Amino acid sequence: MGERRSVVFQKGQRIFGQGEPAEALFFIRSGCVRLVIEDAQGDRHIVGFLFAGELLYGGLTTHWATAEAVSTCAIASSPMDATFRLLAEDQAACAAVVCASQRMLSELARQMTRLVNWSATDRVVWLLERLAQHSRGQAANELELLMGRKDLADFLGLAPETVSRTLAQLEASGELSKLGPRRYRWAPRGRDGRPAATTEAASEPALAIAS
Amino acid sequence: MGERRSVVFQKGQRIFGQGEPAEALFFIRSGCVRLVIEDAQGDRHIVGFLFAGELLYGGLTTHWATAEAVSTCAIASSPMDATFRLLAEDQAACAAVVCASQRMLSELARQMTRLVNWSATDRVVWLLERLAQHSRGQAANELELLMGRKDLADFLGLAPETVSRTLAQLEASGELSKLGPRRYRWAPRGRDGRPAATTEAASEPALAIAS
DNA sequence: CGGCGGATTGATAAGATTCAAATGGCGTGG
DNA sequence: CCACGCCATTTGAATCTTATCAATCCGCCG
Repeated sequence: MGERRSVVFQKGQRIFGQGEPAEALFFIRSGCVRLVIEDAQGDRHIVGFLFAGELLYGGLTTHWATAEAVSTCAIASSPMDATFRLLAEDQAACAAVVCASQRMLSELARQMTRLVNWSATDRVVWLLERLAQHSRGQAANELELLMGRKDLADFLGLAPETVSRTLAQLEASGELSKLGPRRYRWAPRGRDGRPAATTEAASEPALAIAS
Repeated sequence: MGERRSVVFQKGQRIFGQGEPAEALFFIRSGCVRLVIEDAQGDRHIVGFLFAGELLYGGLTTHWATAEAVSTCAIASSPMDATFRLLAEDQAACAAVVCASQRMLSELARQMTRLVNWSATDRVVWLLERLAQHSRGQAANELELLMGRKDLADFLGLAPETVSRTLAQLEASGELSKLGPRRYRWAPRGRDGRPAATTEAASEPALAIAS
């Protein structure tokens, strides 16, 4: 998909908004983006965080979520009609997209299971595990916490205070240690059961159709 | 999609299992089916309930969930390779499937928001509202609670006792009244905010591609 | 009619939220 | 370069919700 120009978004800026018509697909060159759903009652929920190398969108006709830059990021876009042309021409690509959608669905379902059934500690550990995976390739077991406590809380379905407390607790136990302003070292202590098993097949990006 | 023979499943029977290869798409002629995810730690979560007229599957290559009959139901199936053939031939159908997948994704994301952020009462009311919609056409505001408390609980992310207590509370307030063995009357009392707004555009079946 | 499993009810306790205050980091302006 | 002020984060204490455990009730089926 020929993404041409790349646009830079500053921290906090909106890339697209829930309810707006979807006019393009986006590709994250660098930085971190959050996908936000806001319901009529005003409470915010973050569906996921997306990183460099991942495809970004929230629907093909109308955006069902808002995308905002968590950190400064460079984002390329590819107009939607080109995408539809591609899908119409290339059956293999079309099938690939369908399968990819199913994979996303499956992952989201699993994510829901965790957020609904797990304790605050387990949820936080699960998220750290996930974030640590993204930093693999740089330094093992190191992660960059680009997002604020409120973002973490809205993703995990917890109060910001609870996230803060849980992180403090993990630092106290030595599983987590602060390295720099936003950098941490994550040493997955013998946490059998809950996390660890989480890691299974989650290695692929949320949507890797961008071939 | 030519669904031919229709098979009957008894209450509790498994239609397909998580992790198994997906060999067919299913179409529910009558009854109610639950989509279940079970994770490594053994806790069960119900992703959704599906009813007559809806398409049933959990992935196109491998099932990411288990499907079980909540009540006795008749189910037709259409082999997966036929589906792929159709997708390869008919671009419009393919695009429709892609859009439908996105819609499911969007709905699941919303569902997650509610289950994660809302109180027990709000979750139960939301579910009742949803179930009541399915019974529309028969008698207004009447609903059939085919599933047991444990199923409701596993869908809502609550303990069965909590579901029971919440229902009792709704009966006490007059919003819910028992008509028969599994039949209830649901009178959506002036519940502004939380539910009601929920109903918006959720009228279409989870996957209405079956044309 | 007896028994079995799901559902209800009650009492208790764990967990998370809430409100409020203190702390800290960061950017701004002097 | 330092001081100030703002905002995010942390910490503390009280409260509320929901889970848990245990006992009883009810409906259903043999």
